[in-house]
Amino acid sequence: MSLDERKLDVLRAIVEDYIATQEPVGSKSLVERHQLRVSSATVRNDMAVLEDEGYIHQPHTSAGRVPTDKGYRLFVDRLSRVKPLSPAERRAIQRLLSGAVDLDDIVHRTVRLLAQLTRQVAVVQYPSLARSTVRHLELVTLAPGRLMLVMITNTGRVEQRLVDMPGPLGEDDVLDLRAKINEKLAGHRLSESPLLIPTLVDDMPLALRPAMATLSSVLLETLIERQEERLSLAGTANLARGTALDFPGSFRGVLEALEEEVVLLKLIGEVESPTTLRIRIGDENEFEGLRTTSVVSTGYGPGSVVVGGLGVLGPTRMDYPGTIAAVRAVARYVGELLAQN
Amino acid sequence: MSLDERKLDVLRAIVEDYIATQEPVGSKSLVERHQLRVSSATVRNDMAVLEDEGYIHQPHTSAGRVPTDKGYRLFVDRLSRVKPLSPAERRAIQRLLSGAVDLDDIVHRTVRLLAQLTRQVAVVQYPSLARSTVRHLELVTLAPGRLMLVMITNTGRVEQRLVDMPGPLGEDDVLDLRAKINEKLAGHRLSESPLLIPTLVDDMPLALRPAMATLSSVLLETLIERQEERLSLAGTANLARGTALDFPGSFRGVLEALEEEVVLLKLIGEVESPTTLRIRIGDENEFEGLRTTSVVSTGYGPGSVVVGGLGVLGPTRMDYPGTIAAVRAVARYVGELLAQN
DNA sequence: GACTGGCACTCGTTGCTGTGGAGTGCCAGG
DNA sequence: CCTGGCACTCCACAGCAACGAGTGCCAGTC
Repeated sequence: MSLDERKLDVLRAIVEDYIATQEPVGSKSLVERHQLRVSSATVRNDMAVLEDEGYIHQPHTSAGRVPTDKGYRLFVDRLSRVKPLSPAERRAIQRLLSGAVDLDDIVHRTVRLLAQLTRQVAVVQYPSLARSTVRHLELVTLAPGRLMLVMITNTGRVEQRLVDMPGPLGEDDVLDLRAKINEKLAGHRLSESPLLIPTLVDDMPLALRPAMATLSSVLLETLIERQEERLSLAGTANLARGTALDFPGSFRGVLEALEEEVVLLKLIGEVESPTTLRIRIGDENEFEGLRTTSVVSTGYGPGSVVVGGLGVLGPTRMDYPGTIAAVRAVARYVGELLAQN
Repeated sequence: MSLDERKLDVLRAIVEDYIATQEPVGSKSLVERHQLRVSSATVRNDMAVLEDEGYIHQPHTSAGRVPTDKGYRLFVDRLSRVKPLSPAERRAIQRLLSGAVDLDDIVHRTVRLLAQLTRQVAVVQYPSLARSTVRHLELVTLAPGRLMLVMITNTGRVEQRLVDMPGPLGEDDVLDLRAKINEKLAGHRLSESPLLIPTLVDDMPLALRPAMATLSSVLLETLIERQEERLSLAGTANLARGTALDFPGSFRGVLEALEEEVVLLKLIGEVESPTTLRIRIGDENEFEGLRTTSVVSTGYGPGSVVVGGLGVLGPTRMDYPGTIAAVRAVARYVGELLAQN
């Protein structure tokens, strides 16, 4: 059963009004505020149909209507009008991000910016290790038989690791090892490394094999397999604006979810291309505690590669068009910024 | 005017009961629960005095009494009985922390542990750069004329920085620079470095002076002056337990304060010795948004040196003895852990 | 002088009731 | 298919009474 044009208009109006006022919206005030060219009685009939179809819901008899998750979904997919950012906002984005001095700073600024623009909770994933390429690997002798392995990626991320070697190594040995590792790995994606690393030991002089074996296993274990993905959060305080109304009882659950990095990474991290935007509304969220929230997320990265995700989380009754615009814009600017480095 | 022994007992009982029940406590229930060997009428008289002195407060006539900030202060200073951790808790601390693999992991585990033990918000400052000593400095050539400067501290912290050099450098030049820097700085506290760094350029061969000058200024600027202190947070969800009762209206303010790293650093970071414990109750907090909370913090570090702070934040009506014990114990274990490395 | 039992009083909490109004569903007529 | 009209529902709100926890104070006792 398809809804005719006017019913969609009514749904759109309901969503827009509800988002603006946070109060159930009735047929009378609807016709007043929007130029639906019909009477309230007609609208009432339409609303009855919309309710049958599950797009809106009545908290109780003789109350106005509230959009359901399904209603928001339809709104987002087909009804919402694009709401471009104001020039002032664009300038603010550009100004703020262009001042960043290093990767930490970029992520930090981005997440705060996003929280401020959307007035919601913002999440930004650090450029993922797996998707980055190795720029350089360095070995630093801390003590005889004790090295520090430092890896620098093309996204500016630096990871380091202490390594206890099987025996003491001379200065030249360390240089040899370093040269070899760089030769094989530099320029390659970390996700390809598991295939490359085992070959490191192959044509080493016999004396250095045990050392290289140790390094290989450390590389494999800690830098690759333990793909610790970091992320940054901001704007939690924004949750506490409409509290009681927005998160029926489960406000705490939302905060708990925000502390589980794993959950957030799932929300933000699983994106394929930087142009696709993913929206999860209410029940569509797998995680229990987030059933009363919506998440708008996208990938970002230099050019068309995705190196990480970012997004925004808020009550289901959030301003979707505005949020979508903000997330898109910020992701694009961050991508450009990374491309410049 | 000094309070006699029994009045202090009454105050202690009021604080303990209020912390347990979160409800204003009356004279009747007081004499029932605690073995005060007097009648409720006597207790009432005592309470009237305590109220005059500002230690307790009546929400409204004919309601029970609630401790004031001043009351909590007296309780903490003179009345609270030490409440040692259970052996199970001690074991949990030891087990959890001993599994840590690197500095990030230590901090992460610590903050979660603290949040769990106290059921409050926990904050842990990363070992501060200024208070650490330099273990090693490394220079990595990324491209001709472009270096990465990596600094490793005795607390396991690693900082890195991209440096654009005035001109291209040979392999040997880089080694010379590195040797020189390490010779002068390794083993010294970062806080002493501002005095040492200017001398770096002194007895360098003329050809390398511009390079060393560049490095010096970068070292000074970014590693020393921009003392970016990082910290880690956990247990925010614990705030949402008693919400409405605990933070009259200002729940949001608390969340906002928690996002301001500067504020948190002030709370946690200003500690002198690892043995002193600092408690700020309600109004004693400088920061506006935290006037309804209490903060228990202490320093930690290997041996008797302080390299960072950690602490717990919660409503003023928190379990002080328990929280104090937990904060002390965790700080001590972390200190031992750092000393081992 | 310090403590106690007793008593009158205060005032928030709880539950009940009634009214107003926003909003609905439905029907008959254009 | 739309509209005006009407009866109905039910929440929100205010007023009211009963209740009870808790107080302050006073007179009496050790």
